[in-house]
Amino acid sequence: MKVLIVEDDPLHRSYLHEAVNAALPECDTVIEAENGTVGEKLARDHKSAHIVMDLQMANRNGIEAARTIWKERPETRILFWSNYSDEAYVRGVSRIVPDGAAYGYVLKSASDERLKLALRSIFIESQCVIDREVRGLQQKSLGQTNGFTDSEYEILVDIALGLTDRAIAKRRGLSLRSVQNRLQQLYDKLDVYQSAGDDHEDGRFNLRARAVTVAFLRKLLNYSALERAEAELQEWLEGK
Amino acid sequence: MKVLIVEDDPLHRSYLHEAVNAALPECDTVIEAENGTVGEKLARDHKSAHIVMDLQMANRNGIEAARTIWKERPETRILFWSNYSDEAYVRGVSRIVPDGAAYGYVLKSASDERLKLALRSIFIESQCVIDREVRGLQQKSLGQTNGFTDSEYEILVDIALGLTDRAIAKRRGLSLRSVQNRLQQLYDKLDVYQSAGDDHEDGRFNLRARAVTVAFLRKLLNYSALERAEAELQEWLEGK
DNA sequence: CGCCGTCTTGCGTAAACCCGCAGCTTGTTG
DNA sequence: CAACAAGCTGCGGGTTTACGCAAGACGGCG
Repeated sequence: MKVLIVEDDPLHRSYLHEAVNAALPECDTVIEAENGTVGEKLARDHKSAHIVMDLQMANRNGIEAARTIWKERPETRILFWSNYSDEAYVRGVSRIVPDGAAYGYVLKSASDERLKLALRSIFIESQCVIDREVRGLQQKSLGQTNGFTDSEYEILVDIALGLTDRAIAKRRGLSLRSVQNRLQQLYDKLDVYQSAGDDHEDGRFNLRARAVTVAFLRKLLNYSALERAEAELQEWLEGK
Repeated sequence: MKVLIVEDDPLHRSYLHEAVNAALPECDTVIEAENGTVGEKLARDHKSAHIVMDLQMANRNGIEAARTIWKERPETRILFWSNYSDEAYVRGVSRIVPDGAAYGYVLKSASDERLKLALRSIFIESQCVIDREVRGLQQKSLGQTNGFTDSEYEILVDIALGLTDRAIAKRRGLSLRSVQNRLQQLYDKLDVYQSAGDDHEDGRFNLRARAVTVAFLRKLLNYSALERAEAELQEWLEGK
């Protein structure tokens, strides 16, 4: 059995290496990659079926890498090992998991035990293991309770990118008014009005910009999500 | 000699601990804190004069912590050890350094040697040591060449927070028009027009929102900067 | 001192944004 | 099938943005 580790921090990488050795005696080879690009390449070359992947990496982040890896070989098992449980990451990951694939999401703050257990569960037992903290977000974000629907999230990303209403309408195939409806809905859920109107006529917020900031502060968005969205946008702009 | 380490990742913390031991034989005690709040407390209790500090920490980030520490004891020597060289961080740090204080900024990706050298230079020789990569940003951001002036940066933060033009005017003591002037200036420097007008009538950007995103993608802004700015804003809102 | 560049401010306008109102299309449920 | 909730759309209008134009204000500098 072979395991591929994709992680850009050398300290964490060697820690993972040790953890894999300890948790998986049946593993005879461990390969390491220090960023997403190298990770993809090694995964391809070695036909890796077992991968531990960091999410936030400078060169090419874990979500991107995982997507292409899964595209080529959907039965690959991937354990995401991340510092953060931002909703943006969770959403990003669950968006790309192939049907029925075994994967995991464990926080770096988890104990040794948790990590080792997760390694065995995913790689040996083909089970999905998702940290409690992450799980909470996932339910909220996918179930509709209190969380955001896909269309709301979509529009959030669009205004975050700085598109005009009209541009969004064109991109998503909607009328201007529908876009604005969704915006209102978004503003509502993000509680942008709250502090806006409270001290009467004076210090009002620009709803559109405020919504983006609030989303950021709530970790609904983060740098990597923006980066991905921007790339998609550019792609769309190419295709007229 | 005593050294205080403030760093939330246990792996990095123990790595630092070792590095300090190796580089500073004259150091007899090493104290550790796992977040900014604890760091401030320990610094106060131990009257620490030598601190190694991570920037990005969950509870209270390094810039906040350093600010209060320096406020109480400006001659404290602090080495910032960070994963990132975002302009937002660099700007944040150089904004709070007391006059003539010895401090350093070293990236986590630097070699063992670099780190140890920096430790000695700052703690023993009272010199400032700033990594090459970081230095570049610093010059750009403080010198005016190509970079952003303080007033531009200020307004960038204000729109990022989601304030209206009017609110900004009030906050900064300017007229509406002046605020808008600065905005134009900002849009200009951020190159927001570029992709905006290229295929003219079709896919235009919302300049205000776009500017914020571009700033984010260029690391002019980041989460921690936003967080700080938001706190300041709330404070200002209190004081009417 | 007069000239010039930078910064500020007011006026005015076209465009974009926010949103209430109301008519339509769907899918769901009793 | 009627009833109802949910989403899309057009219309209309009040507010905010973006920005050209032009008139001061302030600070060097020859």
